[in-house]
Amino acid sequence: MTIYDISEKAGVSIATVSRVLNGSNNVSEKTKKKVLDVINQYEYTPNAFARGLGLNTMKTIGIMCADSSDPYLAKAIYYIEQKLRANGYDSILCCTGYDLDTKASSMNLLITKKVDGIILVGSNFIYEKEDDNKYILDAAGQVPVMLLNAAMDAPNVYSIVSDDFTSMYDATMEMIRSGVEDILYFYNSTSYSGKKKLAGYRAAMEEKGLLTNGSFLQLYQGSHEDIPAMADQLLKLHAKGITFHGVIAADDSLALGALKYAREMKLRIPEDLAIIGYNNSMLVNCCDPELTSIDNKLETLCQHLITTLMGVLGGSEMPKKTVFSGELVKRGTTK
Amino acid sequence: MTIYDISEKAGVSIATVSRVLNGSNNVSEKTKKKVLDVINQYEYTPNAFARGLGLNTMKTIGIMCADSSDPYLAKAIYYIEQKLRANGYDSILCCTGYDLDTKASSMNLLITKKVDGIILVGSNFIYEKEDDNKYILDAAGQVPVMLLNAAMDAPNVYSIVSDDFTSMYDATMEMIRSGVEDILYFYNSTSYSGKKKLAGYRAAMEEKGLLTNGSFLQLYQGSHEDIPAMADQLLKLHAKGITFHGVIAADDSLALGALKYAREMKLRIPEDLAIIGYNNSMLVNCCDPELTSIDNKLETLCQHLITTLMGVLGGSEMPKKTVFSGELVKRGTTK
DNA sequence: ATGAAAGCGCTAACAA
DNA sequence: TTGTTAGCGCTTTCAT
Repeated sequence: MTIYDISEKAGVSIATVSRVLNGSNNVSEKTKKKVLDVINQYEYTPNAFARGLGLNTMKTIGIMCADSSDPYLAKAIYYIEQKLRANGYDSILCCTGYDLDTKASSMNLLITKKVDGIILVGSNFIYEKEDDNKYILDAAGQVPVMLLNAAMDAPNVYSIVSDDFTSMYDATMEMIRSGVEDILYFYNSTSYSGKKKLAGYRAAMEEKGLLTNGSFLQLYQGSHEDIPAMADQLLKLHAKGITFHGVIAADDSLALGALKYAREMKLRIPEDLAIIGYNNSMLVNCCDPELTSIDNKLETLCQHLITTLMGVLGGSEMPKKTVFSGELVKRGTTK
Repeated sequence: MTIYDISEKAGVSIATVSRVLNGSNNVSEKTKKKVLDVINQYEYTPNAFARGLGLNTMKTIGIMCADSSDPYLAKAIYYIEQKLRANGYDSILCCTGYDLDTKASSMNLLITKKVDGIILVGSNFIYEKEDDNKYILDAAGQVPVMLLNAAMDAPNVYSIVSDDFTSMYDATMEMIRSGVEDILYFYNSTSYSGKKKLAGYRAAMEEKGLLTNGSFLQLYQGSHEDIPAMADQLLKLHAKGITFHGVIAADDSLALGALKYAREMKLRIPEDLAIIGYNNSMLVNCCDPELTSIDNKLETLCQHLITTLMGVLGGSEMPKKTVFSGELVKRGTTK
């Protein structure tokens, strides 16, 4: 069923059918009704390719994320996808993994598919070396690129970030204030936001003159699902004679690792070990006691991202970078 | 940059360029190289719409899932998306929510976008009333529809399921054998697979003559993230004087709810309360003790789903329904 | 208010 | 091996 068939059955030209389809008001009510009737009768829907060919847009946004099974990223995708749909856009999802080459080729693929914009979910898309970010610049040459939880200053690139530095700084300060001074920083990523978080911790510790021991920075490099491995890493640290009474984790799952460590060491929480996580994800009340965690307002970030993207696509001038503040949600793992 | 530009610059016809693009072997090495050089020089990529218009396919599969932030579904999407890409297909993701109307309209949207196939992730897409499943039949009239963890006997619909009945039956039997007879069944879904699980529990309990008390079936209807609410429900049950020493949960998060209940009641696990979850998700080692859970082999299911889909798209005859067995993974919450 | 016709960029059947 | 050409289904000027 094509526009020709409809035009024939309705006794009008294809142009008129097209006008009806696109809500032009230069059609008399009478013919409009006539055409609409035929369209409904035959359940005709226009061919998206043909339309795309002419308009060169398919109202589709490409979403890239390294690993959609990461609960935090999954949640972000969920919000983004919903809000896009509410704005009449579809989304093509690409789970790229953490490899640069794969990311770049996924990006090309999306461009090839003629997406109207690209959203990079998570800070791992921004690299240290400027050269490694070229793939983003290339893409931005074609369509707007939105960064969630990452920032990059380049034309046609828009960044929506949570103020990780301040969140982490405040959380660290709070823990110090509660009387804990030997605080371990447990992290798993050196991405854009990873660095901000770390810097927040450092700044607070330094300010209080507590940043003495290098092994207080613990980088975990295993799977984000492998809680036992995280606990193991802390157990080994303890075995080496390093003691700490607080853990600030860059991610809730790492905090759960710390919690597991505490249980295996028979430590009381929060008296012997205070723990703060990050993301305020569903994991926070999977455990006992429930996890104190930093809420970085994911839904707000996503909402703003989509609003900005819609603005850009609509031709409006939009802010290149937007920063939201996080919030420490206190639960049982801190005093 | 179009195929015409390239043909001109390379001094050949557009047909030749097209042949090079599509890897036809009816092109001499010499001209092939000539064309390829120009293509690379100008970084030309073909217009997907135009190609789609002619071929009427975009090598894209629609994925529908109710809620991509559900860890289990997120994981499934992750596997599916990866395996599709490995087969040269892209995916359009639709998070539909649990409402029938939304599901139906998402379905139409995907059809409109000319996807080559549709994958329904999760059993909540199949309804009790036959009429409510009409939207699936309609879609199957256009493209193959794949069901993950659900089954439906209809032309062009293919089902890949885990044998939930047997898994649940075996798990229940195992718990009974371990000496627990008052086993609560804690569930949150009456979907296709939800019913199978329940039936498995029932069959085992009935066989052992233990199915006496109706309130042993507890349906939880809140958010899958709200562990405290799940615990609450069990606490209320206890307050009503209903006692149980085992919980079999239809989902790992429900099992965590039971675990929380046990902690609040100061019950020893597994001595006072044995717990079995379902899905063997990352949640199983978020808690203490770690959760015994049923592994339903999600990756295998997804792999098989894609293999089947590729077969169907390739024109091969494929099995309409495939059943895999689950496996009970014993951890600390059972004897 | 309506229609005729020229693209949009590509594939594939047909000719040479 | 290569080129010519007719679609694919729609949007959008430009006439009328």
